[in-house]
Amino acid sequence: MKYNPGDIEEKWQKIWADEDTFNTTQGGDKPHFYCLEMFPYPSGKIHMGHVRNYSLGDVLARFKRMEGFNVLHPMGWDGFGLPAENAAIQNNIHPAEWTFSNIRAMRAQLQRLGFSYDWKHTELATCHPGYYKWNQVFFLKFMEKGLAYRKNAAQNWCPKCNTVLANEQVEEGLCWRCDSKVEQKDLTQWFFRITDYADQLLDDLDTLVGGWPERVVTMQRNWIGKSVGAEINFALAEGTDSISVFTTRQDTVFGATFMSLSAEHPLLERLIKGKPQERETRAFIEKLKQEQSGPVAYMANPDLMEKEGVFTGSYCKNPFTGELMPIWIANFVLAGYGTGAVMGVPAHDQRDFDFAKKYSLPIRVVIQPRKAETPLSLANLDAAYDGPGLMFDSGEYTGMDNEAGKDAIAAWLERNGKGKRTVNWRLRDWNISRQRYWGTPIPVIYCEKCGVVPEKEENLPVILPLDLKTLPDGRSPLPYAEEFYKCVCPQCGGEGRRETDTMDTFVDSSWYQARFTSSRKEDAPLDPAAVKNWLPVDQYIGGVEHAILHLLYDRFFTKALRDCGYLEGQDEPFANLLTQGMVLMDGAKMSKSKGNTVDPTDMIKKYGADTVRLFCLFAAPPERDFDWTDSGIEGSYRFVQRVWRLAEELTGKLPVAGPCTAGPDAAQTPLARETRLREHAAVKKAGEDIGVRFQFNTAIAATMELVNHLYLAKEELLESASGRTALSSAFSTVLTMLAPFTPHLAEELWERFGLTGRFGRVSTMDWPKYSEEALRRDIITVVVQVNGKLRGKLEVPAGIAQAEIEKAALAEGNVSRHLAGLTVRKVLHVPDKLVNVVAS
RNA sequence: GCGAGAGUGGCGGAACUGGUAGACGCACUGGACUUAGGAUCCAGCGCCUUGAGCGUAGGAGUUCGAGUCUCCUCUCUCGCACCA
Repeated sequence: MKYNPGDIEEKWQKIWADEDTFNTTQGGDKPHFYCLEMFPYPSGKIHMGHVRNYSLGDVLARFKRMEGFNVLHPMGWDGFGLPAENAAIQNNIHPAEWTFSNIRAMRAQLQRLGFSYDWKHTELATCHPGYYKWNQVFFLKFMEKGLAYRKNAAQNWCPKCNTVLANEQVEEGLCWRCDSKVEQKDLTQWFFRITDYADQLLDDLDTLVGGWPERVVTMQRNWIGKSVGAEINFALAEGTDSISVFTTRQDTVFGATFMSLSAEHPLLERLIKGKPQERETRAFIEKLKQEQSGPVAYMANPDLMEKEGVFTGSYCKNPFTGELMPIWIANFVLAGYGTGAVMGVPAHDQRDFDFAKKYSLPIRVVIQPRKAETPLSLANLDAAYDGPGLMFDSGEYTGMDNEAGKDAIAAWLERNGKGKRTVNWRLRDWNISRQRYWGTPIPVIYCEKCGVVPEKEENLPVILPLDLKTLPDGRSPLPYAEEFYKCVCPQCGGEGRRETDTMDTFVDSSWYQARFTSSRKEDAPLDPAAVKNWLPVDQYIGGVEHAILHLLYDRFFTKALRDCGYLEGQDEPFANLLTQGMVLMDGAKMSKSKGNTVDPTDMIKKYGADTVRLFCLFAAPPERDFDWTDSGIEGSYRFVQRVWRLAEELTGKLPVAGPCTAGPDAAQTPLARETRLREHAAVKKAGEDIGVRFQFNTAIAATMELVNHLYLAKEELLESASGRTALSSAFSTVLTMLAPFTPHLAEELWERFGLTGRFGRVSTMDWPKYSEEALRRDIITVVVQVNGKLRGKLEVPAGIAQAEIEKAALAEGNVSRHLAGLTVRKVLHVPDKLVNVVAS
């Protein structure tokens, strides 16, 4: 019978659904395992990246199930987001309709791939009120705890998407979605106080080392950006105000010879007013503001960017030396980091050095490297020295180690009220307001009398009305929909206006993994028992593009929800993270714009889901990029058909035997023994490759090797009873080993060989157990080296004594030839593996 | 610039604690079967000057023995990027 993947696959997909094969039961004695892949945005069609991602997860979920775990393997939809609105505008269709029809299409595609999700109990869509209601509940809780607050600030604004973007959503000055140039706009927005958790988010990264890829941990660490230093106040020469700077090098303060400010420093106006150079200064400020709001500021290479500045005409005082320092405005000072002011220490900071050289500002060496042959001085300083050393020319601190000096200076600052020790973070609070329609309404009401009032919890969810039409330019219809915004103030009962901004979609995806443990719960967002059973996620799998955004937000949410009483005992959402590589074609990432895409649906039609899954897993290890090739998938298809053919040839000729059941038997033919050995070796290798090393490609290779052996040996094996038993056992083993990868093929052949009646579905079989005894060989090949180079091989009984094998090794023809004229100095012996004759 | 990762046949990739480099697959070559073969099966397949030869980006080192460990250099990919 011809292999017809379409029929077989749909048959088994129906059986699995009818029999609830992959439904998860809460509790029970089995150990729990939560296997999660990043849920998709319902764009309408799955792509190869999805297929790869979900195939990886499915293999693990199926394997863990076979290993005896109670596995939670959920699937859902990241339903809110901009593309739905854009599609709505383009196709004159409501975002909800677009989204839900996409979900239907994609669900069918995922089901057609045979992924073992517990659809019935887990499937959710974040755009459903049953889900986003809890976003709103959490928001209120965060407000209550001071974790959600409103502030007016200059925000990243995408003119095309008509919305504010979080810092994380601005890439090189461009909108991460549409590549428009991002502008700055003053707006009042809602923020989550993620900075409250900066310390925990940083410290807990240590607990993820090992479970997470190092580079993701590093990226998060850099993003959080902790700097330990001091704040120093420099009093203005005129008046009573002072300029506060943040520095990590307070030990160099004696070398601070000028002050540099960003163009947006609040004191600027006072410093420049009435000075002779006021006009030029203002012109420079304007120019800087222009540049820094555009993409140029982000795209320029800092090393090539010319340092520029102007003198304000004002001075401040160095609190240590008492000297007057000119106050400059400089283009390299960032308004958003630290205090927006930097003390200029040209001798020990390269930027300050460049700046001082250009504008002839004084340079003073205040740190001497310990090992310098000639001390640093103006004469020999051609670049800033930013290394460690001894303090120099620094009053009472001269001669002190600079690290100790940091402490001493900070102490002095604190004693004299001129500053303090402080920690500065790169991480900033998370702006979650979006001026968009297709998102979770923010449950807040503005009342003329009472101000900002949270919606009452019993009034949740604030439903996003589905009868509105998106405006053609992308603006949200909510601010124009009276039936939405007009409401009663929950506090005074007077007229109120509902917040018309919606939440960033990253809020939705920041806790979905927790909701998956009790997707159907209606009276609470989470079920404490389920949380305890399943969380944290044992294995999370997805693309590295979420290394910062989603993973950081989710980690924050986990900690915040823990502190709000929803996630007791949970500090981190994902114990282990696997970041899969991209799917490439001709060396470039598959993308519609490049036109180098392969549609999974076409491939499934042509080869079947099993082959598509197999190829995605076989072509490269999970973490690496993999190049799609037509000949590559042909190869996987050949293998699948080869297994099918092998089955055809064996049908009716074998006794029914489960995996690894052919016992050790004195009557076994040598080939039957060899077959058994290979069977057990393959089980061992594949089990370790899948469960321990996540090297699915080599697990498949091991299975192929076993199939190749059976193919080659089948005729001879069929001739004896022991051969038939060995063959039957090994073939059952092949099917169980294939079950995680090509589950439909495995089920079908399992059934055809009458194994279902005896053992149940192969999907619910135990992973075969190999025995050490079966792996033992009587005759071993031992490698003989002369001075570390391979010169011969010996077939010897296992466990042979050293003296004996040495004798045999030295006698071996090629070995003795290589030893001619040499004296044997030493013979090294690695039992049952190799002999190395050291001679000279 | 800083950080992380990676360099192995014509290609994708194996080699797990230092112990037979190139598993498995693709491509290619030869053969078998065949009316036919883009099917299938069998065999071959790192390189060359065929040797007591060379070979894991290059160079040094440690070791009886190095793709694997150490140091240096080069190249590529990704991330951050004037962070004070």
